[in-house]
Amino acid sequence: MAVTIKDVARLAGVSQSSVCRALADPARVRPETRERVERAARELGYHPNRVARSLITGRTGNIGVVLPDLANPFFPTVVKSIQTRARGFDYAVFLSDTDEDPAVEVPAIRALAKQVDGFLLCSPRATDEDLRSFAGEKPIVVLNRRITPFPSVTADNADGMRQVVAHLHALGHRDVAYVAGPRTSWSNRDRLRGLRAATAARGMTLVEAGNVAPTVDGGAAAADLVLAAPVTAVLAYNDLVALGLIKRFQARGVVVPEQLSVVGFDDILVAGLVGPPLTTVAIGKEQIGRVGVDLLLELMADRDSTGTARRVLPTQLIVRGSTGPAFR
Amino acid sequence: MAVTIKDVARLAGVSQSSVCRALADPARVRPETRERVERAARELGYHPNRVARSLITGRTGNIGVVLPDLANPFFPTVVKSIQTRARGFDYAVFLSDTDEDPAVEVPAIRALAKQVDGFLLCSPRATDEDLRSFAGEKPIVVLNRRITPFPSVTADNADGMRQVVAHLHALGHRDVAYVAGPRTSWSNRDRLRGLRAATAARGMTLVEAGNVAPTVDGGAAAADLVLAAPVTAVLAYNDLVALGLIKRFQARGVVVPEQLSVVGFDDILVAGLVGPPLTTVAIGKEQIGRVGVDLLLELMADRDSTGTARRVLPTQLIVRGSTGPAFR
DNA sequence: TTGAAAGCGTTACCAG
DNA sequence: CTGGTAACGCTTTCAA
Repeated sequence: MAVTIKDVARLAGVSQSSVCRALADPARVRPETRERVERAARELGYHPNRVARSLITGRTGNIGVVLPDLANPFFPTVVKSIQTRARGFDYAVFLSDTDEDPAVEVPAIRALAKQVDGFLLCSPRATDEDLRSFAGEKPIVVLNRRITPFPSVTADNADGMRQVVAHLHALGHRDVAYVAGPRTSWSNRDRLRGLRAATAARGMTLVEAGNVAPTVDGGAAAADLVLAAPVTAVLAYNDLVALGLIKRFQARGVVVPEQLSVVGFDDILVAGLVGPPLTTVAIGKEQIGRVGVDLLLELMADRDSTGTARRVLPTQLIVRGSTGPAFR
Repeated sequence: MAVTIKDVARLAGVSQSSVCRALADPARVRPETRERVERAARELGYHPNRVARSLITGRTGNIGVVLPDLANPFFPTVVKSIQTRARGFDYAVFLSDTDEDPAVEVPAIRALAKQVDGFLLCSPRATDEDLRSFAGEKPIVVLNRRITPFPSVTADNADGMRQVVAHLHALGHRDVAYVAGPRTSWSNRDRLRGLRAATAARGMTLVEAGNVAPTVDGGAAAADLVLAAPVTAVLAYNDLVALGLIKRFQARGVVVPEQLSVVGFDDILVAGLVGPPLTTVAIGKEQIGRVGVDLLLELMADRDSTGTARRVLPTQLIVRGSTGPAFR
């Protein structure tokens, strides 16, 4: 059996209360008592049961992280930074991967609700309505999506798109395509919105290709649609989709970027390693996680802070491979 | 405040006990009672508090997953399969990333110990001694490492190396190098062991290059050492190291694979996307997670099963880019 | 400064 | 089949 506070109390010859105090707030007991308790605890290898503690305090010391797909390299990076930051504040992390299924999200959150002090929802796919049903229940910070009344951490997608469009325009491109990600993705909608504005501002034409899964296969599936359109460059929802496009383009004998420029989004590790290297938009992934944790901690501290912070992190175009039609 | 079993009991006009039974084992109450309880629970939106339950049952419904580095694409894949499998059995997953620091591992496990029913340790970096200190405390299944007295799930590294060496030998290679991963990695030791045996069996020479971090940067750091050695092919501890080698080789003007063949291990997604494509050894990453969960569930069920299962999963050479010196 | 006791929400046990 | 009550391990009053 596990060693409990009672065992420590017995060995130290004091009451449970004193053990509790000695360990939680050493200043509230006599030095001598503290000494005896500490020795007994060490001897027995006592570690307080956080589960039992949470029952009385209402605090669990855990935070729940829900995300759509760990197989997308974007998310592990975010999770890692969350985990690292959380550990620094002695919080443990529950992880739930919903496999891009909006229907799984609500039950997943519900299942964790009683064991966490708050949630970090990464790119949640559920409807606004479903997500709002959790408002007021537990502190929630949303990453990569903006939805009232939750605090959010997002990337400046519009500015990223502006940078991409400026770059492509300078290279001589006038007709571009966008391969959209999941309809349920706020980032997708935000990026498309920014892209539309940016292309319109420069009088460029924009062809939109259907919604695809945010994966390499999703990108490959949309490649032929893009080739059928009169464009010289294609922007993908994210890097994985971009890589899928390139893969299929190469299979069809289209030379990238000479014949067709491809631009991704996210700047996942692989973007810099593939050949041809992928031009993309970098997001501070570690920062998203870190800021998200900080916001959540704040929210969990003052329970009734309005907590409508909307942190928008900068994006940065990373030029690697794209060339313009002028050089063809 | 959250709705408790008492609220349901009051509304349904029955005792706590009946509510508990009606929800846990509907067959043990009168259909009419069951009906009333279920309606009351639904009406109030009651969800049992798993924390409180675990206090009395001793079961938490959680499993802890500890791994060295989520930034290594190998692990997210494993975690995803663990998470998916665990969800199927209604288990939630605690995730702890130790950042390749052996010293963090023991405290990380200790911190989670009270809130989980068992552990899945992925490629643990701690010493055998430290890990054994947990024997008997909680069910533990170790992935990617073999260590008594824990059940384990590993890949057949030796056979993978055998396949690689046979392939390289057939291509005409006789002198190869190995860039070792972390000294603390069992997989690294196991792969090196297999490689030594395989090269010795064919009378090939093997040059071993220092231990590096299992990252792209680690690989890049070892590249020049490899170039200084009289070899025609180099095997890397894993794909990330292989990609780092290639990156640096290209920077030094060495053409891969014509001038130097590079082989990785793990077959992470990016291996098939880079140019030149990476020859590597595939491991059933999803299978590792799945089998690990199954083994752990078994272990958690019969508390005193010896549980010394050692599942070794097959590996498969994936030939993509490597060529032999004969074609130079 | 310390000890006794209540209570967190649930399940398990024992009468009825 | 049902209700009352103890118990899980801890923190937090409340007295002493």
